[in-house]
Parts: sequence; C-alpha cells; structure tokens
Amino acid sequence: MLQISFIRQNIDFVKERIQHKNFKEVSIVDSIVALDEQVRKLKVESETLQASMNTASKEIGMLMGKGEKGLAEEKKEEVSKNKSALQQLNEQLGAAEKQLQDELVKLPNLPHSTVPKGKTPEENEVVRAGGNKPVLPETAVPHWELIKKYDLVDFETGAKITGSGFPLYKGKGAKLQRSLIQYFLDYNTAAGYTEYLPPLLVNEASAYGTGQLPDKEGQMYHATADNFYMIPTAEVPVTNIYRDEIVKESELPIKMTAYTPCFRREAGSFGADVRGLNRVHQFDKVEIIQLVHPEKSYEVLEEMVQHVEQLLQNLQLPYRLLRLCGGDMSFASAITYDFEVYSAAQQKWLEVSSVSNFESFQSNRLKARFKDANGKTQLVHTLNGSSLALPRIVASLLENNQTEKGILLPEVLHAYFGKNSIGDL
RNA sequence: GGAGACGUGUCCGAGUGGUUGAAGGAGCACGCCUGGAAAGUGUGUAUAUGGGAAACUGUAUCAAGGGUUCGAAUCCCUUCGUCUCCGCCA
Repeated sequence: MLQISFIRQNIDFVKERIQHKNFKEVSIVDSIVALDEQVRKLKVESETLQASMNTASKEIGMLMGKGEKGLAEEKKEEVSKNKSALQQLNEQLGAAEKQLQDELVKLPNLPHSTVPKGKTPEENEVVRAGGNKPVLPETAVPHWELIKKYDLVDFETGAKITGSGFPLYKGKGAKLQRSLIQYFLDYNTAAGYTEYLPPLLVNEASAYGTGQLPDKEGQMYHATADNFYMIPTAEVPVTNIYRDEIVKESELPIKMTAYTPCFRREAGSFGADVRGLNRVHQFDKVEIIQLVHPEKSYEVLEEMVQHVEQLLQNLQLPYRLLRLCGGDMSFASAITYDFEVYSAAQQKWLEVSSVSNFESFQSNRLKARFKDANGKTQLVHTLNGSSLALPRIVASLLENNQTEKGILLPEVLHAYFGKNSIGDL
C-alpha cells in the first residue's frame, strides 16, 4: 500500500507510474485524493466537537467534586445534546475512511525507474545468462518420464490422496527434496540469514499484511472453519514477524531464510504448463527475506540477486536473469528480477526464483518500522527472493543431467544426498 | 473440547467510574558528582494521526472490537491470547 501522504504530494507522478505497470484505472488516484481530503475535513470537525465534550466532562467531574450538583446536571444536558451530532459525524467519517482504504489497497506499487516498459512476459528484459545448455542424446526424455523410470514421484497416488498437483515424493525423489532444502538453507545461513521454520497457516491479518489479501484471495487455500489461510510462500509468515514492530536502526538489515511447503490453488492453469513438476499445488521452497534501511534497498537487491545467481552456478544449471517489465511484475513489487533455468529435454525456460524490492509498499501495510538516528520512525524496505523453488530445479536437474544409466548430481549435493547420482552409475 | 484465573507503557507493578497518558520501581538517554567507573543525584523517557513555519496543540490508544455513561484502564458483551485443572493426543 502506498503512503497517502506520498500520493497527496505526487499525484501526477503516481498516475504516470502506475500506467507503466499497465494499471488502467488511473482515476482511482483522483478519488483517493478527494476521499483523503474529505476524511481529513471530517476528522477535524469530529475532533473539535470531541474536544469540547471532553472539556465539559472534566468540568462536570470538578463540579461533582465540589458538590455542586445542580450545575453539573446542567452541563450534562448540554453535552448530551452534542452526542447525536458527534455520532453522525463519526459515521460519515468511518464510511469515508473505509472507502479511502478500499481504494488505496487497489493501487499497485510504483515501478522503479529502471523497470522496462511492457505488458507481457515476452517484453521482459534478459539481463544476462550463465551456465551451459547441455547437449543431450537423442534418447533424452522430459523429467516426468525420468521420474517414472527412477520412481521418484508418484503423481497418481498423490492425486488419489488429495488431488492432481499434489506430488507424492518417494525414495530417492524424497531424499533429493530433503537434500536440496538442506543445501539451500545451509547456503543461506552461511551468508548471514537467520533460519526460521514458521507456521504454514496464517490468519487474515498476516495475509493482509503482505498483500495476499484482498488481492489474491482466490490463489490461497482457505481453512474456513478457523479462517486461516495456507501460505502460498514463506514470505507471508516470515515477513509478518515484523508486523506492527519498531526496530532499532542498528538491527537493520534483518536477514531471514525459511524453508516451507507452499500451497497455491493455481486456478485456471492447464496443459503443458502443468505437466510433471512444472506447476503444482504444493511445492517446497526456500525463501530469503530482508528488512533494510530505505537507502540500502537497491544495494541489497543486487546482493540478493548475486546470492541466488551463485546458487544456480553451484548447481551447474544453465540460467538466465530477467528484469521483469512493468506489466509482468507483481502488484506489490517496485522491481522484480526472475531467474529461469533451462530444462533441456522440454527445451523450456522455467522460473525458479523471483527477487523483488517492495520498498515501503509492504511495510506500510505491515507497519514494520525502525527508529532512525533522529528518533523518527520510518518504514523499512522489504525484499524477498526464492533461493530456491524446488520442483523446477528438480525438473531441470533431472533433464539436463540424464545419461543412459542414470542422473548425475552436481557436486554440492553429493554429501547431502549421500551419493553422486540417481540410478546405476 | 469443558471449568476457572488473567491480559496496564521497554520491563516489573499500582490503579473497580471523574483534571489517569496512566502512581511507584527498574531499564534507557542526557547532565551533575568522579582521575575513571560504580554508587549517589537531577532531568527526560510511548505510538498513531490532525492543525501549526515553529513553540505548541487537538484526537485516539491500558490485548482487540463493540456497548453503557456527561465521563471508562475501571461496568457489560464478543473475539483473540496466556496460565491452572480436567478431557484428548504426537
């Protein structure tokens, strides 16, 4: 959520930037400004009235203390008269505030000046690429075939237990998940991130805090009996650690990492996109999250991008780094970099990480703040990135490293996996 | 899930309708004292938001939300959380 004071002072700029994000309802900005003005006007009226009533009440208290009952009774009646007027004012004020809030949450974050123009994924900018695409033998097959061959994931039984898109990992497949998770966490903690293992269900306030609500309600599984939401990413519970908190400037940057399963309804997905591990309803992901000083957030963004990039290099996967165009970026993001790995048998680029700077958009909703050197409270900037999402990493590892006899694993995984390959190598 | 107790500022803790944003203490900050420190001592010490150039000032906040009242930390209702006992359970 953008700060109302900022919008108020930069109306034209806000209008210009949201269009860059392919946001059409520019008129919302005008209605926000109008509502804000109305709210403030009503507030002054209401508070002035309230103040006079408060003063009168105190006077009544003093009169009672002196035993001057008659005078006190007179005052009481006087104040009573104002009550309905105040109530009316407050109703108007409440309605206006709600309207303002409703409009405010519809407004996306403003894209950073370096975000490329564009509306579709095709217009994303390739920043750089790394690793080498493998040359596969004629007999190479996509990962869902390899999964069958080595009995790594049982999709059918997963569908029986729950539904399609809920993979049942098995044997070496399960162990590979565990190895990757542990490797990623170790890699992140070595870089100074503190490991968390958060709740996987969150309440409404948390879902709202990171912007999943009201925006992406349909994307989350909702446990209605208790009104909890299953997390679509660790970002939600972990970022909410600092909801309504004020930290000392010296505590920044706060670096956190967490492994969690992620649950996504992915309503409307179909076809080749959902084949095998390409898109599933439950998947494992290790996330990195930082809360930083506003002046440092772009520096930290670069640092996080490099951190993820190194991880992909360690896994020896061919990858490319994209700077997302305005239209393809998420609602809350000011700038987003995506990492994609090349899955050689499918001959497809698969998104495995998304690194974003939210600036103060999330922290404004969360009220995650710090006290600066002058003792003023300021919003922190929040950033997060996947390091990494597992299924597509697994897909790419399997496809790119397949041989006649088995699948070779990158060296960094050998110790975790307890073996250097899957199969009879 | 049932029964009971409770939820006050950074922390401890007083406060059952009237100048209480909240006694007292601790902590913290700054000053005095000291060769330096400790002790002692003085002052200050919430957040949000409106108005104001500023000094300053209005409003709200004693878990959250609602209600009663001229007036609520104090009374009532709902929700959430903590603790104790019982039940269930890994």
